[in-house]
Amino acid sequence: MSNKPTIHDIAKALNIDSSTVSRALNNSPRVTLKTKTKILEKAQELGYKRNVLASNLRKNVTNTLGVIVPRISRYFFSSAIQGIEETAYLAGYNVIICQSLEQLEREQSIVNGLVEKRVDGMLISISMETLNYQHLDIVKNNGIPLVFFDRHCNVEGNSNVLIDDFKGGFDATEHLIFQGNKDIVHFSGPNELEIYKNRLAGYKAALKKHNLPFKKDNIIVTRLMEEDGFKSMQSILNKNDKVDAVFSANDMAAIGAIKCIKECQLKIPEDIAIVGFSNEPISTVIEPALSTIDQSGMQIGKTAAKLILSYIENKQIPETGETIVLKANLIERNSSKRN
Amino acid sequence: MSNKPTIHDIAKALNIDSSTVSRALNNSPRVTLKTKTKILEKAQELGYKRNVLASNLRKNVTNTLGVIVPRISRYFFSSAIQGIEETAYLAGYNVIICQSLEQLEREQSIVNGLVEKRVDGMLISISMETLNYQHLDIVKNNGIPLVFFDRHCNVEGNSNVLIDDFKGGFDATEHLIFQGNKDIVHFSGPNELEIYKNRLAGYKAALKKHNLPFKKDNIIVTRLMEEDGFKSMQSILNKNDKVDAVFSANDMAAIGAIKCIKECQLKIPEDIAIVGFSNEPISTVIEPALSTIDQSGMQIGKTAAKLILSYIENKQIPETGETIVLKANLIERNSSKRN
DNA sequence: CTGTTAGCGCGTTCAG
DNA sequence: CTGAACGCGCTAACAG
Repeated sequence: MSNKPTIHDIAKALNIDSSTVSRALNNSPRVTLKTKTKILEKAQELGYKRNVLASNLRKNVTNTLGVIVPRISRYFFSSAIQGIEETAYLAGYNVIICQSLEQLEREQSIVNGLVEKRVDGMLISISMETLNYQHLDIVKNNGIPLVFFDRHCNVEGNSNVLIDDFKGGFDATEHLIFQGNKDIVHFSGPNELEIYKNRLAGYKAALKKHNLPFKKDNIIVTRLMEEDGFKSMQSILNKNDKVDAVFSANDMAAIGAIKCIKECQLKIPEDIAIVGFSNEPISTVIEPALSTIDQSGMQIGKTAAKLILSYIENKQIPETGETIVLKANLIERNSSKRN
Repeated sequence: MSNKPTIHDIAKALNIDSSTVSRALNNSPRVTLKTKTKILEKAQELGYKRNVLASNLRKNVTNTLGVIVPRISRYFFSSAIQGIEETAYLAGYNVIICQSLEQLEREQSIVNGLVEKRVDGMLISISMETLNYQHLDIVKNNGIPLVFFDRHCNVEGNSNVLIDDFKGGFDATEHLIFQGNKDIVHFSGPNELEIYKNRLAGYKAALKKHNLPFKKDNIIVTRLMEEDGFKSMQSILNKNDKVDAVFSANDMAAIGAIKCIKECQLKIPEDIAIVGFSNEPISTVIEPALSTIDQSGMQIGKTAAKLILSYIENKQIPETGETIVLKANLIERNSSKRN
């Protein structure tokens, strides 16, 4: 069983040429139904398996999508990957998953590897360390379509699938304001990432709209870790500076903040109100008083996959790039008004 | 830029043979350092990228691992995938992720696809519908090493990486008994899956050890969905039949149960004690009073990947198969004794 | 140390 | 409708 049969074996067994076999196997209309069935039977009999490697080499395709995310196990990304995989599967594509672990160097080597593997398309959510996009030039230079998702790229000529971060930040902040909060701290993320810039901008805009002062000290930059949220919340509570509420732009910091609050035996939202960007299992399990800005990873994944598949099918990437913005919805976990 | 340069192009430009170029590019010791650097420079200049497809076809390898899980976004699996990816990356392997969505039919077609893609090894966590393993024969018949992880296979000759479910079930139940609970309900999972059988067996053994009666009605089979846990808990609370505690063999049902309890304004563990199999972000965020049997997906993933890589390197799969059992640890979230 | 030759297995000409 | 021949790009074997 170790010597795998090839189209030549089945051709020889039938006294025909391998090219006919090839045609039959590809269901070409230029082969008699009779010989076609004969060939298929023989193939079955010999346990023939098409060598996709050879086929791909010849056709110069791989039916494979490369996906790069910072970290697979973060729920947002795993659900995005789920969406990508499901969409890709339906189109007959496989998905190679790689994680940058937020490291630029690793991201670079992964990109090179995927280009070498000749993936048909690439989906990327860049690392926190990624400040420019030079290492991605190689992708386009090799004619491989590229779509950024979630952590997007504001350089002209690229395609993005993202959620409306500005509106999300705005809605979150306004929600807190409507609840009667005035002094609202914002847990931000790395400034280099567009998404955090935009959420911050939304926060500012909401304050402005409601004539609340913007205090620079109310912005706390986190590195997307639980402990950041925990420590930040700790120092807020220690100061007791009349902070009413927190809007966290990332779920990890929000979780840390909740934990800190619980450890202090405080109750949410009676003592402090929080709104955080988050995703399902976290937001469903997390202290229900936390309202969340839900960013559906599944939907982003599916949309991004569809986009890149369309580029692949059409064999062309739009020069200008295109950006698809999905809506993030505020999910109010506890409607009891405060104050 | 669309016509990609090959080793022949760079050979021609340098008036040498392509095989020398190939050797240089593979850093063979049988090429002068001088010509080697000359070649590398030229390669850089032309923007040469090795065609891995061709290379793989020739070498008959893909440096790719196929991974099949029921659902990527479930935290246990995404963390297992993370472990697999990290280990694979270090060894120079890529990982193709596929999800069965708990459907046997889909699992079958995925398996065939991965065999056709000539993955070098395959890791699988079977679907709930998978009652026998015939569709996996093709994997071995094609000489592809196969490792089951988490949802394992008790058929002789296969390799498994799993956690000690019996001990986990035993520990969870005993923990509840030590807390003073006598009437303990068990949320089980599909009986077809070995892991749930074993957890159930552990539950029974703990009862027996402590001379508590086993009541058949205390076993509730769930389908790994939140709503199962929710509804089951609901009926338990309605009956008010003096149930003291719940041991959930799956995290989804545990989450559902917690939600139900919260909705009823009950407090954990004052009103009811729960121990559930679970994983990190869920267990850290979930009501902290829930003790959990922690099954490290990362560790299972890493172990499984190492195992299959060793099979690939050694080019042989042990006839008898081997099973690696990892420990699941009870994490006590709240040590306040009840009763 | 380098060149020559011969495929890996398949798909696509171009004849007939 | 089918056969013959070639090539995708690379590597392995054998010469020299």
